[in-house]
Amino acid sequence: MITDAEVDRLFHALADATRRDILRRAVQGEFSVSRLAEAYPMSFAAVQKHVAVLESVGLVTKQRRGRELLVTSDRDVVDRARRALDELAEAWKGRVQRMADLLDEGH
Amino acid sequence: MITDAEVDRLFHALADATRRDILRRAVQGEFSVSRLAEAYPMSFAAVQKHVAVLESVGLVTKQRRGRELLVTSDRDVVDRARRALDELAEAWKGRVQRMADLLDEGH
DNA sequence: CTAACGTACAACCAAATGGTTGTATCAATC
DNA sequence: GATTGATACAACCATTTGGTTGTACGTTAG
Repeated sequence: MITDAEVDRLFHALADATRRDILRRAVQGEFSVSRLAEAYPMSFAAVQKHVAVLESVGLVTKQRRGRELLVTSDRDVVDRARRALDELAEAWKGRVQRMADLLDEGH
Repeated sequence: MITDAEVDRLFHALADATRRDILRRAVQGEFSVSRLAEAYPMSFAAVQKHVAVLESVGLVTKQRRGRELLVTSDRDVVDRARRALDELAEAWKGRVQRMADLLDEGH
């Protein structure tokens, strides 16, 4: 069973655009942390922390190759997750629309 | 189009067990904020803030009835979202399992 | 009209978040 | 074995978060 605290941490991990982008890249291939760090306008340590958050909830794993640590993610699993999230986004968009409609009715 | 910032806020809204519980109740029926507040071991103002977070991302709306404000949510939309999230949870659980396996292999 | 209920909102606080820089470690290369 | 590249980790800082209490505002019931 997944505990509430775990769901908290999962959603929290996904509630950051940089982390979602790292996850996207990790699904498409294997990148060292320093390679990933080049892609974002922040320090290496900051990216390292983001990777750690993703790793702590199991969305990403690290594997040693030479002196690099490759960040990777299971394509099947995350693809399913991505599709689920797309659905969520769609549902949410609909909700916002209904809200806007309600606000208009007020006038 | 949904912006990154909006997705950030959506996930953040869902990354709290109390807020998810409020959302669940709001899907099942209409509850005034004070009625909701009775259900949690925290102050009325704290629950008020949680509702405000859900409202700000459109997961919940408020409607006046008498002197109460009823918190409600669109059942269809949130049902779809819930199903999407269940899928995500399943996918995530699988991911964690694979991680555990990898850790075991290490020994 | 006034008392009581439901809500809003501000001020405040402790803890967590997201970022920084600096130092240490560890593996490969020369 | 010394140097270099990749990573880890700690200390620090500003901001946000989740909680508190207190006060003010609407709305309804007597």
